[in-house]
Amino acid sequence: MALDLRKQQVLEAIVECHIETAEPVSSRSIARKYNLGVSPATIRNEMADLEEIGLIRQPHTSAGRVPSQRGYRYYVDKLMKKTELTPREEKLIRAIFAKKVKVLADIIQCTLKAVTELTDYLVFLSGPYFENDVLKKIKIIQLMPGKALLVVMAETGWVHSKAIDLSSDITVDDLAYIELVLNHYFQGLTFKQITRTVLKDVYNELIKYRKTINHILEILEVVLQEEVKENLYLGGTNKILKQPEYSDVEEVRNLMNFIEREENLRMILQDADPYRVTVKIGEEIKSEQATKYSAVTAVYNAGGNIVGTLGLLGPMRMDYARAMTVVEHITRVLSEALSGEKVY
Amino acid sequence: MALDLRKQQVLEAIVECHIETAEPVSSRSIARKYNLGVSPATIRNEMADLEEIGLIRQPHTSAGRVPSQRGYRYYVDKLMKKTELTPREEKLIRAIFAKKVKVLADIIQCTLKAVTELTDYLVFLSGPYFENDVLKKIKIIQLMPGKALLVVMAETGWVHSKAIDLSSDITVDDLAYIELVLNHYFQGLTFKQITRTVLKDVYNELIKYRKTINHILEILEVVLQEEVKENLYLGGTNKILKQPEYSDVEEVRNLMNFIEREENLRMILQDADPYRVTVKIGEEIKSEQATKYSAVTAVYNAGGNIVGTLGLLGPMRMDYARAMTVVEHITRVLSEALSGEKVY
DNA sequence: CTTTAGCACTCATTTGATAGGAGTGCTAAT
DNA sequence: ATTAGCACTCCTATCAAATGAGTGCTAAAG
Repeated sequence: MALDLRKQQVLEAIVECHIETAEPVSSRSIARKYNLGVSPATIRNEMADLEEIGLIRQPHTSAGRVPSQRGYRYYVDKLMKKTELTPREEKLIRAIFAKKVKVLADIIQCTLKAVTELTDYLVFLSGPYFENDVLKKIKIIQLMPGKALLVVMAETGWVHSKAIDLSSDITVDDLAYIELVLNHYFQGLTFKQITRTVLKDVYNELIKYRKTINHILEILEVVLQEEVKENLYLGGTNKILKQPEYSDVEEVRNLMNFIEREENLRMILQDADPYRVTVKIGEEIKSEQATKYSAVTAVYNAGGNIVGTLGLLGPMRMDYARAMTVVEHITRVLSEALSGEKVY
Repeated sequence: MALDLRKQQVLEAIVECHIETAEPVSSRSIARKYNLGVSPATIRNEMADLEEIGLIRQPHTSAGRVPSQRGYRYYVDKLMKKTELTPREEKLIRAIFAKKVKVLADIIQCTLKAVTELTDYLVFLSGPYFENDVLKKIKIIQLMPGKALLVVMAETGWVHSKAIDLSSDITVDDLAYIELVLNHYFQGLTFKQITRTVLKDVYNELIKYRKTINHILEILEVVLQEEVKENLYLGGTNKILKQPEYSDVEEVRNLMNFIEREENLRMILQDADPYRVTVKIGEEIKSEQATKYSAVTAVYNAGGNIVGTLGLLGPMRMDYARAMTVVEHITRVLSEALSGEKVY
């Protein structure tokens, strides 16, 4: 589908104008705004051609043109120019991320905040998960009679700990033994493997500590799950209402319904390209409910490993250039925040 | 403001009918639905009286009546009958809370879920906070050279721990000494006191560990803050759209704007009565933006201490009986979940 | 004195017709 | 190949009239 230069210019004009105004774009307005050196009539002819190829469509006979899904795709792939953040905006991002002490939850909040400041789309991200992290060592440290601390140390340096209650007849020696067995079984495995290889193997080995081990394994599972679980965070629900497409409540409801089901968002995040910003337009999001939406996603990493994905969701009439820039920039900052200094 | 019985019946009818239909209530519809044994004309007379007292109003001349803020207040205080959850609903709640392993974050999620299942209002709660918890003991446990675990134990039995990185020239003895000093300073104080009494006192005492102590205090602060911080959680944003008042996007925007500012919600939660379910109607929520909303709140506790508040926010035409029942029930279940078994 | 039937009156809402206007497609001229 | 011109389409805004729900008032009945 090679378009001649002028058709490209017209398509670009239509897409950009429509992104800006949310209204169908007329031949006259293009002639006025963009200096193509031709009259509206000529543009109309080009438009008729573009419509025939299926890159734009007419909401009704006497209306201007609107890009079709394929039109947006063509625009994103071939015509769109990269934008940059303004220095002001970069500063804003730095300010948001410039918290002194870094707790994971805070970083995620910062991310949501930063993106909602920069765009009027829905933001969502799958929280860092470390299912491929390798378990280095488990420690069970008694704090006082009947109370101990379960410590899980990963190769990456992450340390997780949780308190456990013990029946008071468990001795320090018992704990040492349990620790030994747990390490014997789990050391060197990834978190994913541990949760999958039935924890019951260990259970049998330590059958004489029945009650205690039950409890410990339970806690261990919680700790591991916390690492492995790909949490989903969402923000910008109020910002999205600024988009004119959502001045109709029915549309708002649709959207809310869509994002309410976590699996929808997970699916969008799932097949993000690890090497570049991914754009999904309309039906490219494989969901019947999402045919009117577009999503822009990119992965972020911690210490070189991909640990999660950040996404924007908005109407198909999304400012793709802007969205891509923001997503790219924020995932980079986020990766830095997660990798550079230690995050607790 | 003593109303005779029939006026009360009429007011009750108007409120309940309006809560149900969201429409102005006419004299005829009351005569039809409620068997007051009088004609619409009589009811009209009563209505005129009620309007004069300011308990109901007329949106326009040829419309039915709508309860005023004071009308709702009268209804809630004097007329409303308590409702009960159905066995089905109770079962639903139990099912939602019946997770085996209890992580705090999960419990909060369950709470939000349960309430959104049971009502179509906004739910929000201030997360458990323990600023009055007393610090029992601090432990610093070395995990490996350059890495240690900071453990904070509270009188209530809650244990918090975080990993800390140390410069590798710190010995176990150093850590023991630091631990000693920290305990000396902080033992027996509430978390709130600790964060307020300048941590710098300790800093001076331990000046020779300068770098290390800096870091440890930083982490300690994070741990304490996590305890003290009254996190705010919000849910039901999509459910609220079911309310007919929000079929106008402008209304939705208003509402979103209101809930976007955390302090608004915090303020509502703040002055919840610790002994009973609190109802705030319209302007009783001291916010110009919230004159059309009502809120129902109740506190919940953990181990006998009040640790947070749960709230519902909806249009003034809220089903108060229902909302109060749900809030009361859920805070009870939540308190049980937080108190009964250990929560990790 | 209270209740109520009856009726006039009000006013939001719906309906339908009309005018206006934006935008296109086509044709013929450049 | 381009474009001016014009007919045509169809959305949208506007206005008047019709509709109807609901009230307030009055006068009669209980």
